[in-house]
Amino acid sequence: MDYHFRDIEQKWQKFWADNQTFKVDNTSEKPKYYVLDMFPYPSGAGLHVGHPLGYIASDIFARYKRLRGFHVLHPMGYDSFGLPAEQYAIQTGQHPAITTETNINRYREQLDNLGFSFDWSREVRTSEPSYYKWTQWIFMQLFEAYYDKQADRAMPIAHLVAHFERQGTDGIQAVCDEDVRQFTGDEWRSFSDEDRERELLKYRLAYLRESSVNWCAALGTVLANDEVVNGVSERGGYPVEQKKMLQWSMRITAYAERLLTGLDTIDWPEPLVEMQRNWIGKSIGASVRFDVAGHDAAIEVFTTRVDTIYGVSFVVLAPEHELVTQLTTAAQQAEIETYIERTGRKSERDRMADTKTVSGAFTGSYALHPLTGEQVPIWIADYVLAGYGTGAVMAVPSGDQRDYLFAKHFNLPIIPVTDAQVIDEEADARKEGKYINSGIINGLEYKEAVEVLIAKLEDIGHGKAKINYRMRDAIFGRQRYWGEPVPVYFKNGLPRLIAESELPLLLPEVDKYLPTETGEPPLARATNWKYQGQYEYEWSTMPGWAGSSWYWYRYMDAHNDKEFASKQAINYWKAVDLYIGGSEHATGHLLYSRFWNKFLKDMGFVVEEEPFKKLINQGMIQGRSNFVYRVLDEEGKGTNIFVSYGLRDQYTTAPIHVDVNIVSNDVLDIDKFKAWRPEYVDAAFILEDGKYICGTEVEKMSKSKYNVVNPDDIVANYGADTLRMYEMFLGPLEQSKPWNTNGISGVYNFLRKFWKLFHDAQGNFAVSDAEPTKAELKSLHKIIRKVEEDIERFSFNTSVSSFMICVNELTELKCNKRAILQELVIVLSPYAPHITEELWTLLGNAPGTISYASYPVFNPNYLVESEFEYPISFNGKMRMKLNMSLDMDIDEVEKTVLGNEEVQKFIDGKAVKKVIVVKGKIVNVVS
RNA sequence: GCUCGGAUGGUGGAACUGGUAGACACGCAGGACUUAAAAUCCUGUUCGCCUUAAAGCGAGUGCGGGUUCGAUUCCCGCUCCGAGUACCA
Repeated sequence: MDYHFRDIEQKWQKFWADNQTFKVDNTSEKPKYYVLDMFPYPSGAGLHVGHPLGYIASDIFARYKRLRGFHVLHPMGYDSFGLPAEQYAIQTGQHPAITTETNINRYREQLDNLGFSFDWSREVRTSEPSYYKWTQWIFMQLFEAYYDKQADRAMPIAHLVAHFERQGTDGIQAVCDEDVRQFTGDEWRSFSDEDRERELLKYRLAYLRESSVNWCAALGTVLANDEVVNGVSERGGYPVEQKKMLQWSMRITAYAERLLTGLDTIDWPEPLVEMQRNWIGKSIGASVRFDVAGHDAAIEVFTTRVDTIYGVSFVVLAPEHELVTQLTTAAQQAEIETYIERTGRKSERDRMADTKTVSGAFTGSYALHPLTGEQVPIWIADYVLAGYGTGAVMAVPSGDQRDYLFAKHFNLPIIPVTDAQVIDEEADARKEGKYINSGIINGLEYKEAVEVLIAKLEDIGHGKAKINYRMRDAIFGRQRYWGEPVPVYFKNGLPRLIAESELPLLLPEVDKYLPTETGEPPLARATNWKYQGQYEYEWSTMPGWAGSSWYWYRYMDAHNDKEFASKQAINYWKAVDLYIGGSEHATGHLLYSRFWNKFLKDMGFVVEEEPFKKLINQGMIQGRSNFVYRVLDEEGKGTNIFVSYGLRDQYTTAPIHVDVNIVSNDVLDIDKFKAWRPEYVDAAFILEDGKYICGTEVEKMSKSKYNVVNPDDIVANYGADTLRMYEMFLGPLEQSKPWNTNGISGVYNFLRKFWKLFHDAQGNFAVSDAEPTKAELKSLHKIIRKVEEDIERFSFNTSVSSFMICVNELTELKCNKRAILQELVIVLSPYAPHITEELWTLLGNAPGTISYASYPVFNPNYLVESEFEYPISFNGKMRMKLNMSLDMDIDEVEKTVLGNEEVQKFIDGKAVKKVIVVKGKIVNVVS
């Protein structure tokens, strides 16, 4: 019988589903292993061939781990809240839940086609009330918690309340808003309930705050920074403005340090770790206070170079700084106002593009240098950002290039601070040499100087060492419909949690998925949607990252309606051992998930500080577009003639995207092209070598470029096993690469060759029980070891090559021995699960048992060689080979080599200076 | 600009700690089978030179240097491509 992949694959997929082959319990004698994929958003376009890349890799890994005796959790689900379904709902009026359901069913079909070993009994969907009940529950925990700096962990807010009652704010070290009040215990107890609530909100980890947001009036929503491109919305290109809004936020900054240090404990790709580090943006420096001459005001600055403080020749405030109005003198008022007006009008894009032009305005006031008491002018300039540090800097032109340019432009003094500085052309930020012009630190070096200065500044009450983070608190709300409702209602303008027993707070029905006429979010449209019939609920919904920030725990216990997951399940599975997904989630999902995980751990709900022990990024699969070249007439109008790629230079042409599915190895199928669209029915072609060759280009895979390849089509033509192996064969997992179906026949042929090993010329299943030969055992054990090594380092592509080599060797040896083939079937099964299940059963094993078989034990004895064909190189250039026993020691090898006639020919009478022998590797004769 | 990643035949890629560069596969060329085509099988395939052929010679892993008996691999300097980030004091 030939290799009929269609029958085989359907048969086994059904078998696995019917027998729940991959369903696992939350307990086992075996060691556990948790393999997780980043779950998909089920879009209407369905899966293209790039999506399963990571799933195939993780599935191979999961199947391999099972063979190695691990109890493997390998689940899948859907991140099913999201904008596209909502956008579609706005256009069509169809409820997003319906679209989502349809899309999920399609995804499931496509996934099932590929033979993944997911435990589908644990499927989750973030948009299901049974799931988002727990997302809301976690939100409530965050609302009911604050971050205690002394304990360095989150604590129940009740703990804070008890402290306030006892001794007020005295002795409290908590992460909080800037405008918290100081009070005694007596004062606290005298506060009204509402005052207390108002104050507590400033400490809660989930809190409301006036935030500046990207408001897009046309879309009626707030956009994330990455949804704004060049000052307009990514979707639709509508104008976006900055608007102050009361928004739910998450105090992720409380965890900045732990998020940073945790990076050292996890095995993630270095670029990704680096991205998170940059995002957190820790800088160690000092905050310094400059008093203002003639005003009862002080300017707080943050600097990472307190050692250059004697080089300060001016102070710069952000145009938005709160002191600007107060410090502007009458004489400078017009200039300052003009400047503020001008920078305010500048779009985000202009401000970014225009980093070269120096601009600013003098306020007319002077700051007092905290150490020298000298007066330095106070300027405003848009190179100082209101949102970072204190929105004010001490300018040291000799040590900072931006300050340098500013000083040059406005003719301000540039004071060198070390004897090593070279500042004729530009600022010199090196920390070398000894300090000059620097009062108490003259003659000192960097490290010493910083210590002296910090001590002095603290002593005079003008500054202290300080650590600054670039990361901001995360906004946790969208003015959208298709998301988790926030379990909060408002009473006298203050947010209150609903009762835990009232969860889930269901997403209400609305007549339209648009904002109201007054600009309120869609949820404001819901009729009779009030808490206890009288209080308004929160109208924002949670952002896209809410549901994905904890989903790996739900898989552990997906149907629990008492807890988000049972203690027992969490204690068993603990954390994800291997996580595979795209690097585009580096600073979003992966950072928020680590944050929530740390919080859940602080509160005692989970056990691990880091949720994802090892992480692998799969590369993006790009599209590879094909083009035909339409010939243009003299007037530049398109004709119905198309010229082949190689001849297109002889004509004026316009390239047109052509569906890659009617092109094979860049040769156009002309009949299919004519049938593709009515306008091409009568198309004429100018061919080369009797063929129409298409041009190619690597682009994003998208419908509009006709370069989308659907895995279903590949499966129909070659089978899932071929697709799985081909995706791996394409190259290293982490690397981005264009999809090209051209090479797939190589993998397909490999599987057929593999199949043939088990069958005689007539196609009958035929294996022999004869003793395997040395050569056969060598071939087998080479692959046993190779696959082991490759999988452990996620080098799947090299394994596929090695399988091909192995099958080529066994074919050559005409090997059909059970002792060899049965083991080979196990080794190959993670990669090609269907064909191996079939052959496993044909070999007489119980159906379905291969998934839990034991991976063969590698025996190095089969690979031991007695002889080695030494490459003999002369001055580093390989010229010939010489077969020698591996028992020979270095001297013997050297003697044999020099005694060889052919070797002497290459030496050609020259004096041999040296002979280098590396045993079992190489001989190099130096002359 | 800064940070990170990358560059190897016509193509995808291999070479794991410095030791035979181009495994494996695609494509291409030639051949077998066939009335023919497809499919399949076999042979060749880094480039250049030389040769009827066998063989031989030279160059070669983005570019220029260096270390080494020996460098795709290590070091220094550059070029180009991709990703992230955006005046972060």
